[in-house]
Amino acid sequence: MGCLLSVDEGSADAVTARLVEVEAYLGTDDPASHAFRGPTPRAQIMFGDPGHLYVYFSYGMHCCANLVTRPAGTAGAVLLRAAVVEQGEEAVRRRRGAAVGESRLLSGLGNLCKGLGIGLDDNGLDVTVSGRLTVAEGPDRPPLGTGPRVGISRAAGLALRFWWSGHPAVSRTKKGPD
DNA sequence: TGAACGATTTCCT
DNA sequence: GGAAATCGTTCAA
Repeated sequence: MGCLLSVDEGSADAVTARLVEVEAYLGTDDPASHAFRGPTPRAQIMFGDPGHLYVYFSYGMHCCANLVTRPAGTAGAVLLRAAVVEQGEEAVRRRRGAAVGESRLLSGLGNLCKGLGIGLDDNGLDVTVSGRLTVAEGPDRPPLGTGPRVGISRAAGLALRFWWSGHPAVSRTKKGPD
């Protein structure tokens, strides 16, 4: 949370964003995780080395980005739910549209991927090696809010969602407490 | 080989 | 507030 995400650094489409909302997915013990059924072809990324990008396609129109967080052999990932643009807003608007509110440019799983240009092609990317996408620690620790995850049907009661308390870019599927 | 579902977003009523 | 859009993955036969 609060980390700086950089895409295509150095190019004309370079974008730097700061994470304001994430969700944790535990793996084989978590019925809501894609890794719950074991290392299927799709989920095997999450069983691999940490620092890799796990991108999946959902509802026929959305790409969603995760970062693998646990050691090889143990599934676990963090779903990137929302971020705020720090640099390269122009490049984001080119993909999202000029009319999108600034706080919503990267607010939401699908929107975040769309705005950053992350697609299935980036699945399995090693964030620690590739220059396409890099992650750096943020300058400070934002105030954290926690609550139940959103949009899932199983294990919805677990408080595995974390957001930047009070930040306008935090997505609000329903009424969003906070 | 076929069918159902999903870690959502957007537009229309 | 509700429904549609749309395709890869997974489960069943």
